[in-house]
Amino acid sequence: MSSENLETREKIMRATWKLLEESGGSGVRMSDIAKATGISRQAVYLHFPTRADLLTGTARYMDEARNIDERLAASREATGVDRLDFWVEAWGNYIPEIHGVGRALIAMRDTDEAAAAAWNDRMQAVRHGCEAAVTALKSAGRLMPDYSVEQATDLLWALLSVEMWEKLRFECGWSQTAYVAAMQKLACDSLVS
Amino acid sequence: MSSENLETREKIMRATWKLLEESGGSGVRMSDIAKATGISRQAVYLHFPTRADLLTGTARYMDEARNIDERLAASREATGVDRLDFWVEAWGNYIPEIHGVGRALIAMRDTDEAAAAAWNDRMQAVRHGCEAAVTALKSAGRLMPDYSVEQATDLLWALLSVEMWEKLRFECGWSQTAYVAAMQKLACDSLVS
DNA sequence: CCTTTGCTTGACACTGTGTAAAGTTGACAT
DNA sequence: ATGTCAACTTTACACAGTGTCAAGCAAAGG
Repeated sequence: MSSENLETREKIMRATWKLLEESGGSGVRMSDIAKATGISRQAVYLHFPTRADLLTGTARYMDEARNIDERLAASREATGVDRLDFWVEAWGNYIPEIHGVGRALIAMRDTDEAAAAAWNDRMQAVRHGCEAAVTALKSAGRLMPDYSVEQATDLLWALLSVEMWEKLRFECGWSQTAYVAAMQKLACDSLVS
Repeated sequence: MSSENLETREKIMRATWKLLEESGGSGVRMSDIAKATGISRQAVYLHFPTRADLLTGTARYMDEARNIDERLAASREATGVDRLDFWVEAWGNYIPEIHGVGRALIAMRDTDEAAAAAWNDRMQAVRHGCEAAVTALKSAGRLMPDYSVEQATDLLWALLSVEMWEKLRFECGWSQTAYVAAMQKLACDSLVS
């Protein structure tokens, strides 16, 4: 089996990913991860000094594995309103995949400085995507005149947050398709003139 | 001093409120609350068996102290688009006051069933406010035709969530005034036809 | 054969919540 | 005066989860 050849570090991140995905991001302890990896709890600490390190490492690993850059390429080629639409769709459909790790990092934010920094860093990247879409809108002269690029970016970024996705998907019971469609419409109605 | 006469239970809730407000809702331990109240940690447990009990008790206490019903009266009297505007303003300006306790409850949700239930219950009340505003919109024939009352309610409720407020106020650095104005516009642009 | 690397085992410190039990203090009743 | 009750204090401990430490083991490679 090819998984036999994987380095332990990678096995740990895979196990973390899987467990967080299954659990929705909560209730996963270091010992659970160790057990799922098939090694001792201490061996996990040998590779990742802290829980925050493991989570951020896993998040990075997921980005590589999922080839996030490639998937966002489509949105970068479009212009104007199309670009906004593509961006909302691309990011919106990426959220479910990172949700487990995201939730775990969000939960740690309150108590762990490193976790907060790691999550903020990743969200900053999302913000750049939002900004690019808003700028494209502005260039096309279609940005709602009441907003500056910055304000519109803030708003779009907040609308596309993981927390908002969680609310609509789980608390309101929306399907992923409905979520994406609603966000596209919402972004359009509120940001495009 | 009148505060001398306050029952201990009430003193505890006041202290909790104050500490959570100062801290933004995180890092407040039972022992901190006890110290701030001027009693032993165990005495706190004599009045509130668990942390979740204390937080929900405090939330209830705040609602009474702040006379929430009265403040929402204005929005209930209005109709159509006005009602939506009033509602967004009334709730939006209430968020900062409950934010500390809200944050603490949100943080406990992952691990504590009781905390989750308490917070969900309160948010259900907010949802009803949203639903009433949307229904008023519908009655006036101004509800965006693409949405059912339920969908529009979900959307408005998510837009007005504490998490969204936190993002815009703290992570984006918006003022409270800017937040309320933006939410009014956003609700209007996206829900009113 | 000996060393290094990666892992195991087991013990322990620390934080915060919650429990348990015995002791103190003041008010009020008889 | 004495007794009793309620509210609170003090001290101690159980428990979960993270993170640390040290000793040992096993296999690969010089």
